[in-house]
Amino acid sequence: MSELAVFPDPFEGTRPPTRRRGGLAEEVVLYIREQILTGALKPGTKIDQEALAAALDVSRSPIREALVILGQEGLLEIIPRRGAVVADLTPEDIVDHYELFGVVAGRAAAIAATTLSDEEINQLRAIHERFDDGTNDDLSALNWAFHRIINRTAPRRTRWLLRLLERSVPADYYEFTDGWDAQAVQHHAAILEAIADRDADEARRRMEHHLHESGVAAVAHLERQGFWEE
Amino acid sequence: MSELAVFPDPFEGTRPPTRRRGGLAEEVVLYIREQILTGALKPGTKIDQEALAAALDVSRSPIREALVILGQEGLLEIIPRRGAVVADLTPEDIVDHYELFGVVAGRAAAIAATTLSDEEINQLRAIHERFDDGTNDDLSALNWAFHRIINRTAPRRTRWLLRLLERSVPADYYEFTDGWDAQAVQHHAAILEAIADRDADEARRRMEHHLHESGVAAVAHLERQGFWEE
DNA sequence: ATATTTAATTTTGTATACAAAGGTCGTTTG
DNA sequence: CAAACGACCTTTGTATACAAAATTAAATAT
Repeated sequence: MSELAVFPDPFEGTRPPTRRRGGLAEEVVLYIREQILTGALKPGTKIDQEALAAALDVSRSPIREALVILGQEGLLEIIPRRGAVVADLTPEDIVDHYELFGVVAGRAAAIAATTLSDEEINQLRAIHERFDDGTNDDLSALNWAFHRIINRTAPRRTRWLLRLLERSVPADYYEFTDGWDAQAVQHHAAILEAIADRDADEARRRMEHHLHESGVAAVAHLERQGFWEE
Repeated sequence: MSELAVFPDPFEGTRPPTRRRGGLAEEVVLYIREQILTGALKPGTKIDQEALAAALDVSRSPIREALVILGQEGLLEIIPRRGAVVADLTPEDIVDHYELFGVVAGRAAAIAATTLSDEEINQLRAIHERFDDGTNDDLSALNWAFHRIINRTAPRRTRWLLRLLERSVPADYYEFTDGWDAQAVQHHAAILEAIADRDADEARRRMEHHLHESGVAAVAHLERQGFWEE
């Protein structure tokens, strides 16, 4: 059971998780969620359990568990005794979702401003600089690492809600396209500054602003992709 | 299929919903949630699907769907291939949860301050006055109606999140005991004033404060009930 | 006696089977 | 011809059956 020794990791435990095998239901969730968030499944479409089970070559048991999960996330509307329907997802919904993310992430940022150690703030700065200096790595991973450091000192339930909100929205599909990364760098700089200044209110405001703009960018991206066409 | 005619309703469509029949899974959810929130099921307790199914006289199918839902709510920890365990629920978790509710309800209050019609603000005031004047009705229903008017103008996803946060926390179990209602009246008055003044920021702050205090009250109540005993 | 493997048992995850509610379409009736 | 009724078909919800992983217990070795 020995593992290959590995060199020190510059991310120091703040890397996006490699997905842990759950079960078939989890795979079904990922599949349907992707279908919805890419626009392949349009709002109002009814989900036929049997057909989906046949298509994915599983039984209805994991299908049903997946539908329940997606119903809780608000991506499907579950109507008892008459099935699951893809929920509406208008530009307003997207912006609303990102702004909700904003108020929760803003809370986390406010907490971070008062609780992060100087050491952790330095980590944050280091990641931000790698993000900034153009010459770089996987922007998406660096972005993730930045927010991770801020969010991980938040109390448990806040972290839970952040994870929930993170899942049920387009993210990887639009991030860091069309110069959005340039905007994000500026936002991150402003957030970092407020946290380093220990200014909780300002950190919160700037994080809310960051996520509001993210929402606007996401909508713009989806519109360009023809998400709301025909 | 005729319904009995009924007199005009003073609540004008702002009454707590009478629960609509879903299915067995929903009943199981309600049962387990109550067990957890009343302290009958202690954190760390493993849920035996077969035993629970036998106890409630249903099969494992609705049980499993219920566990998935409660897992999404964060009340259970679902560990793949080894079952569901009652999640920790410390005083910090409760306060955290209420404060999360606060930032979301605060957002709703800020929106309400700019979007409610004068007519709706009058409704709000009317409900508040009935809440205030001691001589009254069902405090819990009036409280619900008050928040309902504020929340219903919020965008769809915000309303979704409010409903989610509302469910997974002790509420009926502690509300309006020990003079909490006196505090709540004052908070409501302050919130109403800010909304009537169209002061979004102040409405938000006061709503956040209201829910923070609610959390503190909930913890105090649970402590008196011996929720964290032995 | 303690630790480690291995066999037995329990428990989860998935598939299938059955019952009942919902939907459809043709027929009937006003 | 439109509305209403009813038989048929489809789809959901629940129960049961089966397979595989995990836990427990037993047995062997150190």
